[in-house]
Amino acid sequence: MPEGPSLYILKEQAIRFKGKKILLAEGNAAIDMSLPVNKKIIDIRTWGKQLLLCLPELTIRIHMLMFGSYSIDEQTKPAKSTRLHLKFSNGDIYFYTCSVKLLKEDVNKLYDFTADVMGDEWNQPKAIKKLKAITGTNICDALLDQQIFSGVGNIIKNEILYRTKIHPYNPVGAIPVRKLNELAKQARIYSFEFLEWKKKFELKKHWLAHTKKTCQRCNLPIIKEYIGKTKRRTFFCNNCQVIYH
DNA sequence: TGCCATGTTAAACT
DNA sequence: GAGTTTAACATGGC
Repeated sequence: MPEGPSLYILKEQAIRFKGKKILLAEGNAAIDMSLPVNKKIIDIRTWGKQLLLCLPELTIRIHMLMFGSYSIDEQTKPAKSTRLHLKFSNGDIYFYTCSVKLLKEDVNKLYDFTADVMGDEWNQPKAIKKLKAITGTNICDALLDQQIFSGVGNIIKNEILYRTKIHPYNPVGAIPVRKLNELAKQARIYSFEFLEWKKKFELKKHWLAHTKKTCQRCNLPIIKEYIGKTKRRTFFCNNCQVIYH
């Protein structure tokens, strides 16, 4: 469930608990379950792939990692064990196989919200500035850097590189600034498209590079390689995507 | 059926 | 101590 848009959907579904008091907290998460009880959710935010349930002077941070899931208002008790269950007067939310942490620091200090590609405070020039500081980093690693493009995951990485015709082999410094701007712009645009497709359960239908075998543009094969420091699955067209020198 | 993947952290190494 | 590599986590889809 993990890239930014999936968390955006979760936030939309959970927003009904904003302003509500936590009546019960239970589950196998390694946190002090007594701390959130009887506290009110004053805000529900996301920072990239993380959900932030803000209480007064305490934030519950949920990270779905690779296999996390959740449900709201579960009718029948699920077989899987509950990592965290929060009960409110107007319903329940359950989280499974995710990372749960309690943050005591101010989330505005912990997270740079201008890096969240789907956030209201997203600041593209700032992202470009950060890229210019890591010219030697491979672009496919840079896109996955949550401090620069919070919320971008491996699918979005592959799709926006294909869309902007930038070859994943490029180090950041080789790419013209005009193209970096185009890429950063697409990070946000594609994320919101991803969001709409995901809601309609037709996300995969729109993939042009990720898991694909053939390039829609030139009919040549799409290459699959494990690239960069992160060695993540990378799909690209050797013909359409440009290596800059 | 077994492999692999939308991700990150922390331990274990050089 | 730094930087880098590996293991761990754990579910569902193909």
